[in-house]
Amino acid sequence: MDTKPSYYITTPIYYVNAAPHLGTAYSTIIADVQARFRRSCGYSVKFLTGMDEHGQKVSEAAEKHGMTPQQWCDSQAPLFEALWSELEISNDDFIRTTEDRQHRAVQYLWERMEESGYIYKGSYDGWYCVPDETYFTETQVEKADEARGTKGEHLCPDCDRPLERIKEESWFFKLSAFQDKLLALYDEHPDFVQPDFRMNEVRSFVEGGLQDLSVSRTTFDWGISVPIDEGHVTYVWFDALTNYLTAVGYGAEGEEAAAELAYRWPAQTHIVGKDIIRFHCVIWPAMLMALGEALPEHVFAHGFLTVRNEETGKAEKMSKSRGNAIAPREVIDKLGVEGYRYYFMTDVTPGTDGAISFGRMEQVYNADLANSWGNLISRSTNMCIKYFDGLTPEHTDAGQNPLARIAEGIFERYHDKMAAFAYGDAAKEVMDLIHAANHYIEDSEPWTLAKDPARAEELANVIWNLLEAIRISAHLLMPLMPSTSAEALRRIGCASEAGTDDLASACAWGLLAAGLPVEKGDALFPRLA
RNA sequence: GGCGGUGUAGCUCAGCUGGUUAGAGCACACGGUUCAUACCCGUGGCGUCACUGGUUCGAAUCCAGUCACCGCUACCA
Repeated sequence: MDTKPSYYITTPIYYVNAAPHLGTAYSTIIADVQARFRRSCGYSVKFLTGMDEHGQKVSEAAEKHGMTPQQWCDSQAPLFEALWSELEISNDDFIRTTEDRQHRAVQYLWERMEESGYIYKGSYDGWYCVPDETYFTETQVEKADEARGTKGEHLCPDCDRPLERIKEESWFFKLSAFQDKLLALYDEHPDFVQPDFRMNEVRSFVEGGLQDLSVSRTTFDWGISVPIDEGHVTYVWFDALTNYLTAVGYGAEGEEAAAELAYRWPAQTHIVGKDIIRFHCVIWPAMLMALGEALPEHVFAHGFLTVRNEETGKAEKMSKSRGNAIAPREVIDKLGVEGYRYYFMTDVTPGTDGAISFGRMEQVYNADLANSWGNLISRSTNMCIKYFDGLTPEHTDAGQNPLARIAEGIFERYHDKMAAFAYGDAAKEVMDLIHAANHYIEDSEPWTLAKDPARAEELANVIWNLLEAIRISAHLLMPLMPSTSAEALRRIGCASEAGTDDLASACAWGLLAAGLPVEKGDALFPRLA
């Protein structure tokens, strides 16, 4: 097995019925940047994403399209995989809950749960929303009807559709037994939930008391059958959340699977949206406690993307009905994939809702990528070609220059911010170096030095320092913008450095060799009009 | 209703335990420069630091209240 430390990171599994949108892409890119960053820091990374494909709504959608549920899922999954591939998502695995490995793992989990004594058979009596697959209590329904002015009609509090009165036999998970243990977990691991302000919400929810959880259904059959009770199908909790274990060998036979599970579990980070915090910070750890499995180290919850109305200046929720929804395609068309990644990862404050707009995207792209980073590469490579026949010059100033001083310790500063998911702050460290390099050109006036043969050595130092600053910047920007960063390295003759697993060393000032071929190439980030 | 949070330049935000003329980036205006993707560099304006009152020699920074917005949660008559 790998001798490197493991870093296991996951995204939520996305629901097959909803097309991939800006929000799912946002979650996935956050995870991808962290995965790439960790690989470059010497971790053996397992980066998992996938699809949630069970449930009644899926079978209904399938029927509507004249397909079997499996055919429907098979037709949708490629949409996600294609977008992830286009967005340069470097996932190591793509799990689908309809796969055999998931069936095995979930059934294995049921058996372990039965042994644990934390499940029991009971019955659920209440109002049921078929499309939402959700039960509501009598008071919830009455309340909602009253508020809506539909008294006596019994409509779903969430979706307003008619409810059915159902008494159903169901298996329950004794979530209520874990209140104290969960609170202890939060006390001992205050960074279990990130950002920290989300911890308060989770804690207060748990302090308010926990209800046992219905974990099986008999009202539909598109799901994983419950091995200890034929006729029951696994409901979402025991199915979807389990995927994180499945993908690292849980429930699989053989030594290899056991070794992988031991190596990979527990996960370091689950990336989730703020809407599913509770599932990951309450239900999931409780399930793992019941099973006697280790708990994930961190759950990082991001906010939702909202749209800045450029007329009113107000942030609005994205919705199809409002007509303000932005599709990933539109952003790719405008900024390109790398601009897309850079914008969302650096301009949206992590954890909170972030208002986006095309106007803002254009500003960030032009300021940071076209004018600063792209133009620095352009002018530096151009001068190297002009003054040194396109070969990296020798340098003799041994780090006695402003760029070397800023580069001092840059990796450490950047590392801490990246590890904390503060990608914008990390990028700012790099932008500081880039801005300094642009300043440095003004201050040292290479075009003047070039006119005086006696100052050739000085000129060589200037150009070398610029190329070295570019080399280091490219390394640090790699997790955010993998392909343009690799291209930047290639243009300064350092193509072989891309994909390092020792970023700290690669970012040390002074490594750029002399005599490497330098190329100018087309604008890496063409300015947007 | 309860708990928590936020409110600082046009925009995104820094300003820890109170102390010189309130900061950064972007945007904007003007000037300079040319190696460069009409880019870069320099300069500048702009803010009643949500409102009111209080503590203090001194508050954006502490206290009380008010207003607005947000999150979680609960739900009576």
